[in-house]
Amino acid sequence: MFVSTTTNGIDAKGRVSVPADFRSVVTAQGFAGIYVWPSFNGAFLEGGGLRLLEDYQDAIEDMDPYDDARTAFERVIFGGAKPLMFDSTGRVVLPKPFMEHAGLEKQAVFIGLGKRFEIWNSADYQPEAAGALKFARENKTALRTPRRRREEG
Amino acid sequence: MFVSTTTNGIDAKGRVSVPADFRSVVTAQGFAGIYVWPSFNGAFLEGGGLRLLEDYQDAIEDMDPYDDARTAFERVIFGGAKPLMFDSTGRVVLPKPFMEHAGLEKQAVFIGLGKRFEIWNSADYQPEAAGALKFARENKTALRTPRRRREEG
DNA sequence: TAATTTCCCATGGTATCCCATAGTTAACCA
DNA sequence: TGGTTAACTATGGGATACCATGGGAAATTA
Repeated sequence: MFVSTTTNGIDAKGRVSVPADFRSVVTAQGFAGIYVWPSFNGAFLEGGGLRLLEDYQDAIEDMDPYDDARTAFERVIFGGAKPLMFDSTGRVVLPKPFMEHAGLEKQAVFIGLGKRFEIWNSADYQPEAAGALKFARENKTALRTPRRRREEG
Repeated sequence: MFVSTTTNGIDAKGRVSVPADFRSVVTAQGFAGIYVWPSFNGAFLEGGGLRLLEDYQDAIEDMDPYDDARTAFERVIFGGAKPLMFDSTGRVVLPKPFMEHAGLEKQAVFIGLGKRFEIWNSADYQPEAAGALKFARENKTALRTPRRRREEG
């Protein structure tokens, strides 16, 4: 599970350290790297491990073969994603087009969101985070945890 | 289940012993540590074990994929939380930003709340506890025990 | 050959691990 | 039943390993 928010530096070669917690999540899934793609939802990147891509594949296969949405998701996620391998110290190099899409320069903010994560430009993420906080405060009741559904205690 | 209130010291490195009964609750869930995040309801921290996070994940996944509410909760809960692993004696180190959010310095009060717990600055918690007591006294009828609904013991 | 890209080594800071101690509770036994 | 032991909890501090980062050399690619 991807949890917590970390800000790491991007060096002149476009390299950035993937937070160690994130690394251990994805390497446990059998691929020593991350899959990243430009979000179709805004100026940031989305990413995850091998398992996330497999989940998306399953979800897409449940859709109708010629459904427009299916084609769109296929193009954006599978067509747009790149596997970025870790170097020996746990860094990846961000492709230039990705950096441009997300307005990345010196710093990258990694936000863990459970099954996936996002990579933002720090300045852009500030208002986004503030907005989310405000929304959560004003709508706490919208989130209800289920009445214990899991097996053991 | 997290029950009772315990006050433990915070040392110079930001380490604090998690109450032993809390520890046994979460380690039984398969992760030898706790997830903690700054509450969006006030100057204190909230936390729980792996299962609490999974519950939140389930709740969030019931929402629409790109619903704004969903994104907001994902950001606040998963983005804001941090997994804090126990050391060999059952302590965790509290990140500085968390300590600042909750005004923590020398002591931390752990308050068990069933599936969740809170961590407060001792001074701040006094009036809070008194207020809760008063409120409970004045609203006794609000508490009704359900008609046994759970599967396990 | 020029410009990238990939690999490798170096470093400072921090967090984690490990050992040690005191106090408390629980267990035990005569 | 009283006293002793044993186990565990909470705490302190030093050593070590790991993380994030920088830069150079080798390998690619255009």
